[in-house]
Order: sequence, then C-alpha cells, then structure tokens
Amino acid sequence: MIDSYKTVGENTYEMIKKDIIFGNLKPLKKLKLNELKNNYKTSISTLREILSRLSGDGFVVYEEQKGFYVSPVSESDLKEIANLRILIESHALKYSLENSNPDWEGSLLAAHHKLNLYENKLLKNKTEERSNWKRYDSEFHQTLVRNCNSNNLIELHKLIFDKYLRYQLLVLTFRGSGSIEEHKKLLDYCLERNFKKAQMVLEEHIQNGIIHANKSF
Amino acid sequence: MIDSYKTVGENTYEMIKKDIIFGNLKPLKKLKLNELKNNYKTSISTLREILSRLSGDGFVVYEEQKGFYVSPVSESDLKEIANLRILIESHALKYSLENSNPDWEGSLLAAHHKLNLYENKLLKNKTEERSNWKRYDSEFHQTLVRNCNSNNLIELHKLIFDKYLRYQLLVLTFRGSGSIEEHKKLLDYCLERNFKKAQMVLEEHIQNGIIHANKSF
DNA sequence: TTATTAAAAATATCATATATTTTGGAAATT
DNA sequence: AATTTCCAAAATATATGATATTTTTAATAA
Repeated sequence: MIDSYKTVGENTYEMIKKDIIFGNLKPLKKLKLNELKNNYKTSISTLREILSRLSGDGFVVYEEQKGFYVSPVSESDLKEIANLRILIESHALKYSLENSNPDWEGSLLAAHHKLNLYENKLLKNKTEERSNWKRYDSEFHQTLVRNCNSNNLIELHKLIFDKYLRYQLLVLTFRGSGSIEEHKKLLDYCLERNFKKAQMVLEEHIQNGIIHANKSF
Repeated sequence: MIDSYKTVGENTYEMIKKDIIFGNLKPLKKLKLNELKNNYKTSISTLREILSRLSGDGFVVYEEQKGFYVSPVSESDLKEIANLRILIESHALKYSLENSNPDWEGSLLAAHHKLNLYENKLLKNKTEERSNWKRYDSEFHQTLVRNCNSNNLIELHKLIFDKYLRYQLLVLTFRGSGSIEEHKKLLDYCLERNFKKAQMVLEEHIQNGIIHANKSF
C-alpha cells in the first residue's frame, strides 16, 4: 500500500502511530524530539505537530515542559477500552441494522469473506499473515458500524478500535476457531437483522478477546 | 480564574478552544496562521501545534495543503452529539452509581447546590450569569460521571460534553424551570442509587435540551 | 459566461537561535 | 550510606526567517 498522503507530516503521523500500535515504540518510551528527528527524518516543528495530534488521539501523553512519551498500557486500561468498545460498537451496530440495505449487506459479506480467508491461513499456522489478518479483522468491524448513519459514532469507534488493536498486537494472540465462529455468527445475525443476537455475539466476542491477554503488562 | 498553565501553547490552546466553543470563532471560519499569529500573539509553529491538537478534539478541521478551519455545525451533527452524550453519560452514570460512596454523594450534592444557585439567578433574568451557569452545569454533569472508575470513559465524556456545550452556547437557550427540575430529580435519584430512574431523567434532560435549538444553522 | 493563466497569498517544512526547564550526577552534608 | 545541594548538559518551548509548493484570487482571453 503506497502512501496516499502528500505531506511529510501526514506520512510521518501514520508511521509513528503505526509504530506505537505495532509496539515498535514501547509503552512509556520517552519521545525525544531530537531522536525522532533522526529516526523519521523530519523537522522538530513537524514532529511536535504530529505528537500533538497523537496526544489528542490518546496514543501519546504530553506533559508540560517534560515533553512527549508513548501512552502506558495496563490491564485495567485494556478492560476499560474493551468495555468502551462493546458499548460503542453495539450501539453503532444497532443503527447499522436499522438502516440495513442490500449495499451494506453486500459489503459486510465481502468483508467477512476476506477476513475468513486470512483466518483460515492463521489456523494453518501461517503466522506471517498476522498483520493482514488484523487488517481484515479491522475492516470487518468497521463495516459493521459504517451503516449507522452517524459520523461522530464512526469516528469514535475508529479511535477506540485502534486503541484496542494496539493491545491486540501487544499482548493478545490469535484465539483460533472460537473467534472464527463468532465472526460467522455475527455476519449471519446481521444478515437476519437480528440485533439482539448479533449484539450478544459481539459482546461475547470482545470479552473472549481479552481473556486471552497474557499477563505481560 | 488565573491561568493555571505555564506555557504559551497551553494558554493559547485554551483560549482558541474557548473562542470556538463560545462562538467567537464562527463555524467554518478559515483559521489563517498569519491572522491567528497577530490575534493571539504567538508564533506560527506554536499555532500549528495547537490547531493540530484541536483537530484531534474535533473542534477544528484540517485539510492537507489547505490548512485549518473551525468545524462546521449542523442540526444532524447536534443530534448525533446529543445521542452520543446520552449513551456515554448514561453508561458512566450507571457505574458511578454502582461505585457510589459518601464522598461522591457529597460532591454531587455540592455541585448541584452551586448549579442551582445560578439557575435561580437566570430565572430572574440575570442573563449576565449565563456563562457561570454553563460552568456549573458542566461541573454537575462531570461530577455525575466522575465516579465511574474509568478514565477512558471520563475523558470521552468530557470531549463529547464540550462539543455539546458548543451547541448550547451557539444555538440553545436557557429552558427555565424544566431543566431545573430535571437536575433536581437527577440528584435525588442518584442519591437513592436508582439508576433506572436517573437514567430516564438524564435522557429526557438531554433530549429536551436540543428541542430548544433554534433553527439558525 | 466560462476557461485560462499569472500574480499573490497561504501552507508545509526546515534550520537556527534563544530562553527556560528538567535531568543526571558530582560534591557536600547529615 | 543516605540525603541534599548545586551545576552542567540535555531537552523543551517558542520565535523567526528562508524556501518550495500549493491554493486562491483576480485579471485576461475565448
């Protein structure tokens, strides 16, 4: 995937965010301007802009006169994020289902198909596909909420989802067939427009997800 | 209230945010760096940091190569924000009540007392107290959620609440005794730890709030 | 009116300079 | 040995000026 942004700032923003989510920049790591300047080859002013944005997103913490560092992780934070994700994603899903239409159903089906492809690869222990799997997992869940007809809700979900994603990449592992079945059920209940059941599966899905957290905080 | 921040950036951030929320910087207004530089007496680099942060918060929109402008307002956005506020604030309130304790009950009582003072002033048409009233209204609602034991939830609520506040100051007016009664009921049900009823009042309170939006979008 | 285009304005980025604050460790004190 | 004091080095905060690009404006041509 080639850079789709023009500006240095936008590209570097994506790079740093990715490095935080993927754990290349470890939690609590001090983000020294001069160091980043060398590593990302951008000016300090541009970097400060980027870190300011990231602190708004919650991936970076800023302290006056002390500077920036990567947001910490903790088990309690993970639980908070998971609960928030259940709240937001369920809520959005409800509206997506109310607004359900053939277009959306089609895109959901498509998203699930692609996700399932990578799930099967991972079942066969092709762990090098992990990053692709996460990508399609994200896309599937984004699609779930996309039809809710509230941009604020979609934006919010993306934010929370990214935070959850960070934990997944840091401390969670592929759960195997359990997760696969949940995705399938989720799809089916959505196509049936059965919110109650879909919601239950979704909640279970997210809750099951964090049980697999290894205790390496 | 004297500036409690040291840095120019922090102070100017608060100023610009306030100017957006209070409508001194109108929706869709282009935020030209040079103009801001003159008005707020800060350098362009500092301003870009600030605007980057505000775009993360959703008060400013950023477009590559085009720069920054004040986020637009619309009736549909207001409705989205209100719904989101109901969702988040109710959810947080539920946990606040579950964790209820004398300390929190005391602070809630105190917050309501102060709010009520200003509500009564406004009833007597002392409209110059409007900004104080909003301040104590904010504090009361912040107190409602403060006991939920989830920092993520508290942060999120603050963000949404500020967006709602902006609409209140731009297009909404004081509803009078209806709002006052709702606050009182809310307090009472909270002290009784009756989530169901408290939640109903809260939802009603927020819904009633946006009915008063005049159509000047 | 619409399209074209050149000039002006504004953004994006970087480098550099200065003042201030924080940090890390040496030296002094308890 | 532990704590405090104090200074130099590192890092942050802010401002300014320079340059390349991009967008906007407005004048001109079709």
